[in-house]
Amino acid sequence: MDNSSCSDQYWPESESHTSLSWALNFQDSPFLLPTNSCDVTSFQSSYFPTWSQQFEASASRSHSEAEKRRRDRINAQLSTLRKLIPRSEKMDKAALLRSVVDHVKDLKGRAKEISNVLNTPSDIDEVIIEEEEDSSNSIVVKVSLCCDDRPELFSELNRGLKNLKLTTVESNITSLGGRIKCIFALQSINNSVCTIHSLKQSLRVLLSRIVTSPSTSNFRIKSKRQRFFLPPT
Amino acid sequence: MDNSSCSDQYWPESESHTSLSWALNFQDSPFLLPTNSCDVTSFQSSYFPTWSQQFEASASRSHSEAEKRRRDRINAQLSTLRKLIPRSEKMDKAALLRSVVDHVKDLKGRAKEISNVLNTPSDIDEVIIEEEEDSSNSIVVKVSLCCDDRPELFSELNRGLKNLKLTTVESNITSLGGRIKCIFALQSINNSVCTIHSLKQSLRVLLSRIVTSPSTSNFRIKSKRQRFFLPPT
DNA sequence: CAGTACACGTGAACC
DNA sequence: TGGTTCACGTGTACT
Repeated sequence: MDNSSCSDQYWPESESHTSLSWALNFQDSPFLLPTNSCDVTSFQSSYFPTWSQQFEASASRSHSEAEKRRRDRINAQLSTLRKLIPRSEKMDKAALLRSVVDHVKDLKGRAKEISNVLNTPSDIDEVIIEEEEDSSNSIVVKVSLCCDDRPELFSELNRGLKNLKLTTVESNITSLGGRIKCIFALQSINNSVCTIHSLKQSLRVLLSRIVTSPSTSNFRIKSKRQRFFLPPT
Repeated sequence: MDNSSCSDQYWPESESHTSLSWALNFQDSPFLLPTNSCDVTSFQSSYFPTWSQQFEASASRSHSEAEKRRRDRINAQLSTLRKLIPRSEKMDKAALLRSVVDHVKDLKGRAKEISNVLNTPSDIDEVIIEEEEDSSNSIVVKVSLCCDDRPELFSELNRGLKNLKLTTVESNITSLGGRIKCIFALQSINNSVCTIHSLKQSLRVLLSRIVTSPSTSNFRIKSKRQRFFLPPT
């Protein structure tokens, strides 16, 4: 379902677990242990070669190694979090995570504060064709769209609006975090051929295509950041 | 140094570790174990009462209990993080933390994008008295201050400016996340008594006092969110 | 019965 | 010397 959970870029070599360290570790084990002390370096090869071979192939070894990899994966993320959170160098794991929680809450709150005031793009693709006004015999349509940002978006938009014989009399464009929100007031150049209804329909087709079409450039690939704004669940 | 790291509000009762569960756990231990099976519920009291009492008072018990508390503290923070990050219900710990890293990076990036465009308040207290312009015989001073937001700030500011015989001809105020940034253009009402130099000095005293003085209301106590914007290290 | 993920108790290190 | 944190290998459950 979500195999990205295993694709962490950080994979440290677990070079610390030599056969020696394993042998040392198993000295604590209550079984198979000779009571007389012996040279640890030659312990495995000279005293218990068969046991060593058995252990090399045992499930216990792979189990503990897998567990070490798991721990390393978690700790790697924790240390990158530590770099992101200021003044967290000396915190223990619980305090660090608590600080991360505070940070995320704070940042989310700020983003919400801003989006309450500004026309910040949300994570939901959106096309709104809101109202039409008559100003001195010409048709004016107010339009709002929100989608992923991409370099060729405006050329597509301009080409489409040109085809519909529309000119923009007012625009408010906000691009943020790879998302873009555009609000336009569009005026029909010659209000001869098309009715308001057909104009709005054509506009809806155009804008829906622009909003849903993927980028033809490699722009989106470069921006792999996860979106923050989400539909209220 | 940082005893807040131990003051997590989440303290689950470790009710799972009864004496029974401990006895059960020690059945796996290779020592002290009778080969014949016995009633587990009466195992502790009838067979090994002295060992049980020893164990109750041993350092090993408090050690493992402390370790359990530590694990619980970490896992509590992880589960609150899970609530903050969407679509993270089925992720394992490493994937969750990776998602948190992405989120924090994304949110920080957004905040930076916004602060590049807007006059967002930073985390550094700041008083700037920038330049003075002459417009038709009166003195105009441009002023910028950034500090913690609090309800009584503007009344203090207005009172101080009134005392200096200054009126605001232009203002740009941005409040975000408990911080506030104000940019004023101030005009001297009667440019008779004071020179530009003494006016600027009086202004600096006034604004520095306002920036550094703590809130007299309980406003700051309620807003305990950690600041996000920080001085570049 | 592979592989994976989590909780557990323990040894070691640091105050 | 207890208290606390971390890494470790293991038991266990799920797939």
